[in-house]
Amino acid sequence: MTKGPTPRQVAREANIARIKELALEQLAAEGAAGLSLRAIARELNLVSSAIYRYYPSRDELVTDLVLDAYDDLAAAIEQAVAEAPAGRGEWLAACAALRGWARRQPHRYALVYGSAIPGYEAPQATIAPAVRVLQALVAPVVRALDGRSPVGLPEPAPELRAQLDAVAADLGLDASPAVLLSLVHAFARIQGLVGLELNGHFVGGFEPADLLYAAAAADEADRWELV
Amino acid sequence: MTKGPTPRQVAREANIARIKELALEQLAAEGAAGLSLRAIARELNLVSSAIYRYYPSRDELVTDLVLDAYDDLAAAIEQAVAEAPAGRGEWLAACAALRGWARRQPHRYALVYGSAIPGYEAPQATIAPAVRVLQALVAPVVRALDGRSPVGLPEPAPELRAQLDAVAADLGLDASPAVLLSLVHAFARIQGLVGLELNGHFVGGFEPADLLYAAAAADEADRWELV
DNA sequence: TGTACATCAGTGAACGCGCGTTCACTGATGTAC
DNA sequence: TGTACATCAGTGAACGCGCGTTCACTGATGTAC
Repeated sequence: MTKGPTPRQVAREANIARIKELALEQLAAEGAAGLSLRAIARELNLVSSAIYRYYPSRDELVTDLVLDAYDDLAAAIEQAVAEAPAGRGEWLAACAALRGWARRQPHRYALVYGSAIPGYEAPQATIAPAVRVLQALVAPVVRALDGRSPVGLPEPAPELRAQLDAVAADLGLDASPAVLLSLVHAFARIQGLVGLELNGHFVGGFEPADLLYAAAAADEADRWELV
Repeated sequence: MTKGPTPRQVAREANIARIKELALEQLAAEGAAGLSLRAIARELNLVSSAIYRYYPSRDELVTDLVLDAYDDLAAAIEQAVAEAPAGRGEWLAACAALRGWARRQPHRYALVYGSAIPGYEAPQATIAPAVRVLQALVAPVVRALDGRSPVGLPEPAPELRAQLDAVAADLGLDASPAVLLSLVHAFARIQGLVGLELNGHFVGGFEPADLLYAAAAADEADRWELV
């Protein structure tokens, strides 16, 4: 006779899910600094202190949201890659998935890649999921290159090479320093474009920024000679 | 007999300067969302309502800070460019100046390039100084290329070209679409790197990020064939 | 299967704190005749 | 130069609102014998 979860456990998990949902709504409306446990309790028809049965503090809730955001973004990229034609197609799909996710959920994107939340320090536990995003984006390229290093990529200076080697080992990436450097630079460009777009720095110039973004992704792909 | 400013005017301007100074301290300590007029009044030994003699609302103060930040950053870049050897040297100096300024004043950087402040909408007046930053960074490259378009830069698709032409006209930049596209992409990469660095995404990987950043700036310079 | 006990969700009051903004006012500084 | 009036910095009280967190408690749910 298998013992399923008790009704209490079921209710508890449903409540946690509902709390996160409401927290995300607040995030969208007020930003991370305006996320309020009391407001969540109010919308749940709970007395404010009841929230503490679920989260011991505001920061714990934020951490949960951060973890979810990374996971969700990584999953979105991974799925897009899985559905795309190998090589160049995967890379372009990964880039598009990242921007798409960010545009659909700008508040969640800001939560993880935007400016630090005053008074909140991200715990160690957020590192692994953050890495997963990077890996999801970069995996198709590493796979397509398969150890090759395209000519034309700048060779990193020795000290930088040391950092790159350490990072490659850390991420378990099989990529030459020159390739890894280009991957990090590509990641930065993508993050930069998305950040500028979401924060309105392209208003009146590149609106929509679809083509600008696609051109950047294609440019990187060209430099890796992806086909 | 020239009429100087009255003592009252002098005091007023000193007070405004002091208010901004305290506001910047708060920005650094609490973030943009935590910027409080009452706290500023407290530190000025003023009653809270007295601040309203200087700023009609919190948002006006934020706008002033935003304008100052853009101006200050642009000035820092312009000065670095002025002191550097023409061509490649100017570009590298401009990049270094931007990162240096951002690292010295991360809160001010976040104020203008970071995630939007909940409830605050930047007025039109912030556009011009924002453009000045972009121009300061990009001017050396445009000057050095002097109308040439390096081979190897990807040619933008027609629809993107239309956007680029409009932006070039807007900024008064004499640059081919391919060059302008590369400039915008370079700007995005730089913003991305600085953003990732300031928000701790390089912790444990690229610390310090000096070499990573310098390599990115040099890579862009190479693509423009700057010497 | 029934009962005694432990667990735990939710209550309601309270602590101590913060904020932006308005308003009628006092008293010093500046200006026009 | 002296006086009358206007300007404006700063006061102090108030409005109406928000927040995170603690604490002793009730009462329902779950568990072990």
